[in-house]
Amino acid sequence: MSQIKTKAPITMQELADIAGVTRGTVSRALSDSPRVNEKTKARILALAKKHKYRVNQKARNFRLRRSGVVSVVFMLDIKSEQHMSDPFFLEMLGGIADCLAEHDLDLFLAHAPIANILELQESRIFLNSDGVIFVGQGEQHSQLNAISRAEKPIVVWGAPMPRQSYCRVGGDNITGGYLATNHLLELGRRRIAFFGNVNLPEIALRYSGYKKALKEHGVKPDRHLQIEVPFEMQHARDSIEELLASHTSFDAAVCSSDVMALSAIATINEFGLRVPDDIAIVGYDDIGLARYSSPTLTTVRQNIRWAGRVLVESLLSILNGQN
Amino acid sequence: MSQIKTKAPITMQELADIAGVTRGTVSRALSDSPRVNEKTKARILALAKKHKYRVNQKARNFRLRRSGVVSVVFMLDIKSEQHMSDPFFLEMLGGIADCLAEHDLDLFLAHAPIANILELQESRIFLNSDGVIFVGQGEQHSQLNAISRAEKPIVVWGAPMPRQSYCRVGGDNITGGYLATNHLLELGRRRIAFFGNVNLPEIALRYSGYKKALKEHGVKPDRHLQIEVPFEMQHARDSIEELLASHTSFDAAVCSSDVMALSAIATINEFGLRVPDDIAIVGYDDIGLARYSSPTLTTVRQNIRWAGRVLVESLLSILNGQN
DNA sequence: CAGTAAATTGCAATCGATTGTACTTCGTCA
DNA sequence: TGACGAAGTACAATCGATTGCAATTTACTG
Repeated sequence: MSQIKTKAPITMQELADIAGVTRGTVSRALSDSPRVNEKTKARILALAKKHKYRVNQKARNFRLRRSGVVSVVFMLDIKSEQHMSDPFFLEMLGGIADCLAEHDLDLFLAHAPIANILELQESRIFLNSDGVIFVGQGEQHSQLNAISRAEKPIVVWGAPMPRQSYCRVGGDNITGGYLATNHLLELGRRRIAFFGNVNLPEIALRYSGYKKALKEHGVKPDRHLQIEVPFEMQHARDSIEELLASHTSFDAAVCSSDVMALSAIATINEFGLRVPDDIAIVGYDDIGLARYSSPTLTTVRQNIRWAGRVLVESLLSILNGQN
Repeated sequence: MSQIKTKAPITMQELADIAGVTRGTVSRALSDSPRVNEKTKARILALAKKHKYRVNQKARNFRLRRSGVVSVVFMLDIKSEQHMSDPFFLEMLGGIADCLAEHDLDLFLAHAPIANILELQESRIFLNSDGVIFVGQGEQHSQLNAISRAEKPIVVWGAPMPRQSYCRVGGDNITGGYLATNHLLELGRRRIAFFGNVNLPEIALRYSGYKKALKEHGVKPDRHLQIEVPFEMQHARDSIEELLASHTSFDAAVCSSDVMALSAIATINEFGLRVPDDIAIVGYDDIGLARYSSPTLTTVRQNIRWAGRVLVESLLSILNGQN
């Protein structure tokens, strides 16, 4: 068997030997310290490139007493059948992962649904990482507050909440809900449903934007048109099918996600009604998938990948601030 | 602000001091070495529990010159619009992640589509991990062979191939395709379509199982009934819609995945035909979602989570063998 | 009871980096 | 010319564990 040689990566000591200096000097040269002569610095950098030297991050992190890992927790709402396969989460994850990689950080993903996030503090999610990103608040705002008082930095994607002591990043959900509803109102719709669980902070804000738009057009919000449609495709279809079968009359719907909107469109079509002729639908997030659907889904744009990057940058600024 | 104290985790040296022994003895006691007296061993274990000692895996891995990380690469077929959001991949990932966690290993996920896996050897996917799990072979069988000759252990989920030098784990795709087709034949169907890209090794095997079943029933396989339907839901629907519009006559279809099957059912319904009355559908994988659909999807069961565990265990046995 | 083997435990090197401190050159100025 | 400060390097401790080898204690054997 032609065993390809284990190209054992070159170590800093070896590079130092080649350059005829000590580890310390190489280390300083690579981190561009002013304490090392410009000429030797250039020489070392050239040798490093030539020998394809790459610093051993594991050893580095060990010395610096950090893990080089950032944990990500998706606050999936179990009641709403929210699942990680939702493109919203995957795009967010993609943005986070890209940005972390650029900073030479690793990503640790919580992959079990979390009933009470306080328990995380004893788990690898917290113990093994330098910081934690929560995507969504679920219904655990107060727990997030508690956790943020501990030593480990966290950032949260979600809605602003009263007495919030954690670092938050999020879109403008009120305006989002308002815009979506307004769009439908301008199409002449008046019986506009709202699909989503308003116990979730972000959804609640969109709902208030929805009500605001309705009121501005002199339409009284109808409680029966606020339906707790789950996020997951199949469950969403079931829920909407039930709604249609109940003969509740409505001519439009604001959805809490694009997957939900696509489910609505499919279900309505199957039911023999036309979209948007009979019922107009607006989604939320603008996932890539939305652009492929026919006809193209109308949706409220959130740049999710970019949001992921912002989350990472926010966390890093906290981490560096603590240094 | 009530700053909760940074409960700096106790170190092995500190535990040793408490126990009145040295680090070495503690280390041996915790790894159940026969070289330490049973009584002291018990005492140390008790103290460890009492003080909630947890070994610093980062330091441990550093000393043992390994990373404690296993990389996972999903070989998404771009032409087939295969995407990580497919429940097949997510369930597989779940199984892998669970099993790795039980072994105190971290998971590193390749999240960009990989055109040529040989390039991975220069990336963190390889450099930063103790081993790599490939889910699927794509069309890169020979590259996998090449990679397997290098030093880093890999295992691959997929089909057996000629001159295969890498460790492979996989289901029995020939039998799977055979069973699915046979089921449809026994329902009396004769014009049975096959949906999927037969350039993918696993799909090719199922296709041969499909042909075998047909021949046994005296049905001649029709090339026009082998359709390269993409994996992704929306693209699959487009593809199947096109097929239906072309008035190609068929009364059943064997699908390459459950998502594909669910897409087929939805599209057929929208087209005004009935499932299974007009066209019967069989899926593949038995993802959780399949059980929720109505009527329940007929599918070929692959225990995906379990498969993920097998992949991990296989990789670990290679890793341990190399020691 | 001396002597040796076995059972335990301590000692110290090691993994690959970072960084504070000490030391060696210089150049400069009085 | 001798002293002094700055610049540039070398030295060595350190992060938290593992493990071969040395040292000590205990147990047996003749």
